[in-house]
Amino acid sequence: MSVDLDRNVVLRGEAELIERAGRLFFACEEFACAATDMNTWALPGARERIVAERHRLRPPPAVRKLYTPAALADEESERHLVELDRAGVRVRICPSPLPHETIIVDRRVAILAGPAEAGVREYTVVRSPGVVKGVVSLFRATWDAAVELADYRRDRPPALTEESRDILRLLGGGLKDEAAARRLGMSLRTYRRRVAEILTLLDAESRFQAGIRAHGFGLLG
Amino acid sequence: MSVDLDRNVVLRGEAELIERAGRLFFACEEFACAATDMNTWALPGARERIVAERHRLRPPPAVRKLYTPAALADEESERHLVELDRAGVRVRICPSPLPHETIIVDRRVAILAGPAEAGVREYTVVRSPGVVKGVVSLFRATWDAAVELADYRRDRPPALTEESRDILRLLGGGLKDEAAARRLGMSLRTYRRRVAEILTLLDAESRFQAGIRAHGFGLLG
DNA sequence: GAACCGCTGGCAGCTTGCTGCCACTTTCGC
DNA sequence: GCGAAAGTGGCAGCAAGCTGCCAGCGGTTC
Repeated sequence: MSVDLDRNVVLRGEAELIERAGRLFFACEEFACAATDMNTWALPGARERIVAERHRLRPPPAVRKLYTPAALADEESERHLVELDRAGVRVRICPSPLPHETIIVDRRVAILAGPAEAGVREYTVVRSPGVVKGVVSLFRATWDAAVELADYRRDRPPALTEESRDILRLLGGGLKDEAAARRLGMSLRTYRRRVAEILTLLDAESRFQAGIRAHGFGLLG
Repeated sequence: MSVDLDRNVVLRGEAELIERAGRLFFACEEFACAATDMNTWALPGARERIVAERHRLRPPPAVRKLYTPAALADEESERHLVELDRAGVRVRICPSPLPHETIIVDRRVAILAGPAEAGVREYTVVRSPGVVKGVVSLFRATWDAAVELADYRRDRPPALTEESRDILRLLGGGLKDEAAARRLGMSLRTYRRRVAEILTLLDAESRFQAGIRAHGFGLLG
């Protein structure tokens, strides 16, 4: 009893978490987390700051992220996931629910988050080696059973907004960007931004390929 | 007997046809023909000359062409057909065989061709009003029962050469033109020519659209 | 209201794609 | 062989598409 217990620290809310445990995120070699979806860090800018900080590390930390399918439920989340993947983060999808967000840093520290209550989550920072080891092995088992993001995404259509599907239809109609943008009441720049984003979601390297995928997924009305 | 018969002239071979009846093709207001496929005018350049001549006429003659599905059996023929269509020629496809090529000029002259014998076809030029009227009404009936080229082509894939299907696969692989051309051992220019030709056959105005169509037709292995 | 953030759209510079033109080679019919 | 025609590839000029950068705008937070 209690040496171990002493080492547990309970933090309330993201702000406190960042303040007291932030350096764990910034400076590490190995980072793993499991969560339902991308809604961690409601705090605006928090995620961006962490990513930016981490980006400076040499060598960059090995990051593994485990999510449930809820993390691909909407276009924005999915795009984010894809960007993570491109940035070298290893992402896997696990069918079972993961309501208790789990973070493991360098296999030495675990942070277990409870579900939000009144908008605030409680984070328990654990350093007790026995507990951490247990969490690590559980994470490992779940990770092993989960499927690579790329594989998971390969045969299911991305969740697209109505606007994105409009754009696909216009592209499918053979409209030039100019005309399509006018039709949608947006600037050429924005239209192309949208198209580029959609291509990313479709994992397409060319518009031709995007056409194939969009048709394959039945995204064209 | 015979006033009518006298008016029939039998010509042997394309060269003679062109020589004796060529002006009919060049200067007319209304031109209709029915044939199996595009292999009329084996004589090199003959077709081109006729088209060029006709193109100069003001107003341009109304041209109707009736073919069997054999006229779309290979890529080259189909492309030719599409070009005709684009040039304003009305093209229809008729499921029944049309072994006796028939040409009607200004509803006044009919030319009936027999099947080739030893490479030479026999052409009977008919001016007899009774016969011509009969031929015209038959043509008319067949025309009415036939289907517009566009409709006919809408739901069937174009006949593509192996090379064209290779190109589609490369496009589908997201390769840039540069890389694809190198892979196929052809110049960038030629590659793009091919791509443009394929887009024409797919009735696509953009590569995106071509991707959709190609996938829809199952042309991608 | 001040600072901040995300979204938008203009601009600029670049890449990619498209096409007419022409010269060269290959092919084919005579 | 010879000549015409088709096919090819280089070039050049243009159209279309892509993207980083930045300024402006409208919300939100403090």
